[in-house]
Amino acid sequence: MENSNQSITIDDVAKLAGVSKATVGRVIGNYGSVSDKSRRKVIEAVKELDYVPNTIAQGLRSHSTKTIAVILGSIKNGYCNELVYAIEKEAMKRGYNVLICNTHENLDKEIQHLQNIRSRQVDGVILIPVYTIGKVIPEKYRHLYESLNIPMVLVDRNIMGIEKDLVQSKNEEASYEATKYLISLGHRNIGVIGTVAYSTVQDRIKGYRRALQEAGITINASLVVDAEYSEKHVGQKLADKLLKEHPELTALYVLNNTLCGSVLLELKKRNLHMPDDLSLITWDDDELNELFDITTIVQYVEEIGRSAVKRLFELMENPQSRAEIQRIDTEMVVRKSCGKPKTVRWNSKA
Amino acid sequence: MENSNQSITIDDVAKLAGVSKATVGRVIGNYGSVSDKSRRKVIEAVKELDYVPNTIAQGLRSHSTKTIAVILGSIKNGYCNELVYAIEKEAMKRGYNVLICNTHENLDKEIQHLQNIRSRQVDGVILIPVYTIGKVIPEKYRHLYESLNIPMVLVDRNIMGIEKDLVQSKNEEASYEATKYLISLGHRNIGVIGTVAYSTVQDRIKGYRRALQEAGITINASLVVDAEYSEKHVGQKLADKLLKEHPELTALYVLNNTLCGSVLLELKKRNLHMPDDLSLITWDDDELNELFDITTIVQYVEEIGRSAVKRLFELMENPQSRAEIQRIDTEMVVRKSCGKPKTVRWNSKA
DNA sequence: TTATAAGTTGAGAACGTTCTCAAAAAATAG
DNA sequence: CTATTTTTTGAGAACGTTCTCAACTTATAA
Repeated sequence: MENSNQSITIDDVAKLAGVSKATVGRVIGNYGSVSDKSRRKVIEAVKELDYVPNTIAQGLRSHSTKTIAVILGSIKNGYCNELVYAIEKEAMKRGYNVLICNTHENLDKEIQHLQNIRSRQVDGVILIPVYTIGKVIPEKYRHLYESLNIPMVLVDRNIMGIEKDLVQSKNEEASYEATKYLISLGHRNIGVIGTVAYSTVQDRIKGYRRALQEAGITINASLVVDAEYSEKHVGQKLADKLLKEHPELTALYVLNNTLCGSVLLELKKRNLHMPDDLSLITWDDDELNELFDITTIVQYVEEIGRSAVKRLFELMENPQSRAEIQRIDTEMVVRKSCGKPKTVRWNSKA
Repeated sequence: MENSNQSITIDDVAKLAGVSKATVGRVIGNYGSVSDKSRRKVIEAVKELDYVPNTIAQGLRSHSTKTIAVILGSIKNGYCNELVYAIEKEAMKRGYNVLICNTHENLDKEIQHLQNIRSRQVDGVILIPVYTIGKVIPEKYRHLYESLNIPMVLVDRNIMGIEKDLVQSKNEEASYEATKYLISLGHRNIGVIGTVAYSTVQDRIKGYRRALQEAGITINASLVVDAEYSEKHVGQKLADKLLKEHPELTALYVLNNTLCGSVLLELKKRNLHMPDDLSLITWDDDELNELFDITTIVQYVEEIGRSAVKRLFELMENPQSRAEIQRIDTEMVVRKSCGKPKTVRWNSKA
């Protein structure tokens, strides 16, 4: 451990050990056969010089950078950072590092990141695509997704019309169960707030509809309102709108976790209490939900992350493997935000 | 845009364009002089083949990987992910990518990451060190920090006894002001909860003490309790302890944001309301604080991130530059969690 | 002893860039 | 026209690895 100068190369080690760099390579790469004497000398020299192999050079030669990239909307999002946490942990275990790329939910940024990742020779990508249901994929982008010769696993959201591996929660099923739970408590008029453009939210709405249908409740499309992703305080605004226009509502079902706090703000303003005045269910668990005793559908984000990495490594081993979709269980944590619907119109001012 | 095969090299482009790879290099690297004719042919060929330069090869040759690493406790932490968000944004602007490394607040992991980063030839590091005040740095680690020939900027926490650049909030000052605010409302007995081991928290305690001293209030050391980082629900436990042992308390000052939710749980349990029963101030803004109307010292995390990146790039340009400390302003957002102290002993059961 | 097999070793090519250097081509001056 | 300067160009070395291949050493068999 003489010196940590980063420009110590395999040649320096070879020289000090009195062997060829091929032999040094064999020792540090642990392949081929090396005599005990040589091995000892090499190990000695490595320690003496504090040699660390240059990953860049290794990458150039071996076509593997030991790096995976995670492309997502924003690391500030709770779901995303839990996911990245899990991914990094899992990747580290396998000796891989994680590059982080925020798209800011902007398609051009996503494309830009993908291009960049290609030139960086990243070994694999985990992507939460910005792609929204309504939009048709521009032809030039479709080409990019399909021609990109990098193993790729989508998480959470799907890109319509493109065959890629995907790991996500059982959105439809969980939503179906949650709605059924509300119905079983006696609710007939359940307002829904969510960012409709995402495939995930679409699935959740499907489950909601299925439960209503099964219970013979007429579906009122105006009870489902769309929250523009980027809008500030959109949850509060939409809660207000729903409660104003639909005094018959007895329950609120919030499909994105990011919206929930903002919705609570509106309930607070109207002095509505759960579960007496209104029942509430939301997605994803966080401290806020715990503090407010909100019944929540929790996603096993850690497991999603782990599965995505696992699948990605399979893909890296066998790039020809057929795309498959993995749906991870969810769990409904029942707290105290749901009760029987109020029979009296509480929302008399509307 | 014929083919996105990733193994298209500069030689392929040169061949198609009918020039040497040196000329191609000149065109894409935008240096030297190239005739208009050659330039046109090269650009044509690049487009035709959908050529992207191999960053790995560039890195090997030019000794710059266009990558910076961020090493921190956990990306799940609110402060950390805001910081990473800002860093990534700023780095992207300059054509750099960000590698993310969680230490799980474990020193060995931190060391491991630093080693790894060295072998990866990362251009610079932003580090929130796990180092805690009390511990003496083991000699072998000290050596590593000092000999690591990579530009490095510390954020938030300092490593005692090691001279490195540092960007952090004005912790002492902000804490002084916040305490003064509580005192001005009439509080004399202010309980403090924080993870004492971090230099950041130490500074905040210093500010708290200074304000008390200045107001001529005797400092009672037992009012400051230490929250072990890793312990679950430690905030609640300590709030309970403080309130039980010190019925004279009229205000609580929470030094880590991560503890606040847990503390609120205890207040809820005891049915204590802010500001009537108890005043509360905490650090860092999030939705929870907004919802509970908690007066908060907010850090300009985005600015901290930006400053850190800026400084890192200065260091990358001029590695000999002397280490300096940058302290970023904070802002106290006054909400409704603080009021005049209750004169009657509310905590009668203790 | 020699023939053969097994184990060990080093020279050097390859990965895909950047960049130096000297030569060739073009432009300008006389 | 030639001489000189300026612009443009390509050959090839270098970056630090991995890995092939042939040669060498040692062990085993006959």
